[in-house]
Amino acid sequence: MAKKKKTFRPKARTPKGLRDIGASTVRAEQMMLARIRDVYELYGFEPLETSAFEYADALGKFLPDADRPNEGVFSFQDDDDQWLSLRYDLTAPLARFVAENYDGLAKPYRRYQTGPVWRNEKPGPGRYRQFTQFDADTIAAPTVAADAEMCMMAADCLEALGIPRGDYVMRVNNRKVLDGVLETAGVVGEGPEFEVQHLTVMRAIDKLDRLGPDGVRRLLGKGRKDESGDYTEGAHLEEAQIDRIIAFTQCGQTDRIAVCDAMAELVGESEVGAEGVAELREIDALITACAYGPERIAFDPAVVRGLGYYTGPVFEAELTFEAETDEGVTRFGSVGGGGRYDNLIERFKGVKVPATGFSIGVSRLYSALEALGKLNQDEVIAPVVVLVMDKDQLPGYQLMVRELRNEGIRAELYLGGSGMKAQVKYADKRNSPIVVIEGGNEREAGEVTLKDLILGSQLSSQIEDNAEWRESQPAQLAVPRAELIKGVKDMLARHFDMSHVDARHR
RNA sequence: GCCGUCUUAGCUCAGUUGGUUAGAGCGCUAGAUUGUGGAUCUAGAGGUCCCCUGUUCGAUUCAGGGAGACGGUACCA
Repeated sequence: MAKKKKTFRPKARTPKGLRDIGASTVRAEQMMLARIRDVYELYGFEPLETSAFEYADALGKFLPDADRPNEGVFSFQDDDDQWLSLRYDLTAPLARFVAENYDGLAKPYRRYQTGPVWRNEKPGPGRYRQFTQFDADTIAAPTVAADAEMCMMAADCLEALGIPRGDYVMRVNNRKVLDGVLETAGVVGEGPEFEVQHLTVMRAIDKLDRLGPDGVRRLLGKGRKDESGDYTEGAHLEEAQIDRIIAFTQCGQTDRIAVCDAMAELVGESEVGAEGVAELREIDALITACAYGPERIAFDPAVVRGLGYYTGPVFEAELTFEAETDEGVTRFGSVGGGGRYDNLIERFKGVKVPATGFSIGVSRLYSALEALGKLNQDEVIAPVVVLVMDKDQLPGYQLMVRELRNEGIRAELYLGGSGMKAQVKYADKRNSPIVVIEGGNEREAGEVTLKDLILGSQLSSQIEDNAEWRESQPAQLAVPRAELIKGVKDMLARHFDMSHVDARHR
């Protein structure tokens, strides 16, 4: 077949795992970020912004993943051959910043930061290769008071966003307790082999909610084969060890003190274990004093968190309600998490700098709020559109736009090249409340015509005959040119509460 | 990473047992109406039939490889 000669055209498409975000979502998301920021500010945190990419060695790798050591991060080489990487979270850049500016910072240093991060992974539903996090961290704070505060602040954030008490819970655990249990269970050792086993155990526990105790049991033992035939290598523990770990993960309950008691029992003689339990008791005392009950902050031994660098308390913000989405009923699960990382800055400084932090997964939380109906998306009134009836009258039209803008009314001149019908259609599509019409007839009479598109749209459901509909010119009003502003304001006031527009200009 | 399904217009999808010019609905642009949103009628734009290689006189169709999308699983600092 003879093909037509074609000029090459690139395919317009978004890269895998990336997406565009439309106007109403951007607005709603920014409102959400503002509310979170207000809570962080209230707690005394200061804003910080760092760049999107860093020297690769400064970001470091905190995940000893034997299989794929270099995956997950987007990297490229500078013209001096040094490797740069896009940040994959906001904590690693913070560690670099603190190390670089250590002496000048008031310590404890408390900062918050939001922005996109990038991970080079297979995208999935609700999982992208670029996503936004909103972090707060306290650096050089050795006591668990800092951790307790993180948990309370996270709870406050969720409530500030309109999530009712009872629909979320902060689940808290301590890595030290976990280590203690492993110690008494006899899962001990040193070197990379032990690291891998340790990691496997953590990952297994992390899957408890999805696979249940039996699945976790298999992962702790020989291994597990899933329905698609994929086999996951296990940790090869003995039955008695597995029993002890499973018992530990199951000892969660409502009363925080009772959880601590159960943990103390399972930790036995282990020193780190005892230390971990003591820390949890201290956290309990702090949050109890502030009246955060277990329905808001609970102790749960099944919380593990991805591991990388955590050394003490770890926490996870979980949404517990179910919601109808396109895919049916879903639980949103974890929308954020964090914990204590005492040796992250040590990489740079050579001295231990204790720190703790919390990170909110913005997109995930956003979809949850959307499902809850907590986002009022269309608060912004679309612009008034001034139509171009006669091209030689542009300065006059532009002046009308200027006058409207001076009054704080969103307005724009029609900047396209099409006829009147297309212009009204455009305004309609933009959700514009009003179009301003000044053709020859109006000009002669010293008037402008205002067309109320919202009212017109309501009337249009009763249209029978097109010609008649046009002649009747529904929802239109001619006002003297000098009263353009007043006319527009009155018309807007039919549909909107205009107090905030006026207030801005007083 | 592994397993499975899929990929034709902006969207949802037909279709070609391998054959000239690949279709529909919706959407889009414009006209009917100097100058009015819906409906109607008319016209128009828009396609490397995912990419590469092979088989063939001829491939959107068949074969091999690749990419991408979706679902499951693994990973998730």
